[in-house]
Amino acid sequence: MDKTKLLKELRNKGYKVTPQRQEIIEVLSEREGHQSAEEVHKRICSHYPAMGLDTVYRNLALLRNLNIVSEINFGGKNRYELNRDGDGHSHHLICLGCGVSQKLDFCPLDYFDWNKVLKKDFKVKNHRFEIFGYCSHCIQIEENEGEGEE
Amino acid sequence: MDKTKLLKELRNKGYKVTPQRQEIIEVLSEREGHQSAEEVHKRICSHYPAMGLDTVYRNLALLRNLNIVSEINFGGKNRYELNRDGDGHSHHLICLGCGVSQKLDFCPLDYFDWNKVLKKDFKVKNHRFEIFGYCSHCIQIEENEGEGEE
DNA sequence: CACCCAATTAGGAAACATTCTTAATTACTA
DNA sequence: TAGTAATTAAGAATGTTTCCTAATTGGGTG
Repeated sequence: MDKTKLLKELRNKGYKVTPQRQEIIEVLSEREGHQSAEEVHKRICSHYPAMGLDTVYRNLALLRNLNIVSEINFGGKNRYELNRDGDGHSHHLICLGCGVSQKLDFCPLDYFDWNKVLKKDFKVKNHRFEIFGYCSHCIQIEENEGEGEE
Repeated sequence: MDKTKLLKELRNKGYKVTPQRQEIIEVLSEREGHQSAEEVHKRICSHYPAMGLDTVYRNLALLRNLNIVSEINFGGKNRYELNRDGDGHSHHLICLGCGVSQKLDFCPLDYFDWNKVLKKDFKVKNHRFEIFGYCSHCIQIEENEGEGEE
């Protein structure tokens, strides 16, 4: 979905098309993977210093609710990505080193035996599936660090 | 795995068996589902008011690193659960209303085509799979709230 | 049993991401 | 072009988690 279309969709739904929103959508569409609110804010500020961090959060939440971006949480913060395909639903392979993510062509729910769940009268709202690890660039760094945890 | 065994394991690995650690393990073993650090702290404080919240966090992190408890994140906070089975690896069906979780007898990785991933030279460290929704008790509450988000 | 010392603790301060509050500004409609 | 509700910036506030420091304590050793 391209930027112009998204802005039109916003206007149709009664939301104002502000320069801030345009900037956020622009920055999201420039990159493939996930970006944190802080990253989005920083990148916009480099040429639009008046941008407020709160505005970034507020609009990312709006776009998430409109199913225009998807949000995932790792490393203690939320990250956002434009839904480029239709259903706004995807899973990722994520590098713990550099944070780069790669879309997976796989959804566990396609293989899940729903009879076991539906029997329990559970109303499914959403799900999460992510694989974490280290990409080829970050493997060496990780090996040097070793098991430096508690 | 029972409590006495866990305490013995801690001692064998060179960690001290403090009353605080015993309390934390006790509280975790009393309930099936996930508990937040704050919940654990509150429950301990009810009969052991000197317990520090920081101590709860510190020890939950220790137990997580020792693979004795597993940590999942939802609703903006981490929650912890004792690993009662062997490998310390499980997935859950989680109610967004009451937070009660139910273990799933399913792991997506068993159905995942690893050739696609390994080809990319990616070192897998861990993964996440959870299904969120509303349990039979919370469905009605959720329906009354409607789509009150934006 | 008494001693010792590294591990552990409580408490408060700090860090961190995120949300709220408020008054001012602005996009869109008529 | 004016009116108005939505949106904004800025900083304050919130909530979770971690860090710091001095005091305490578990458990091995003599």
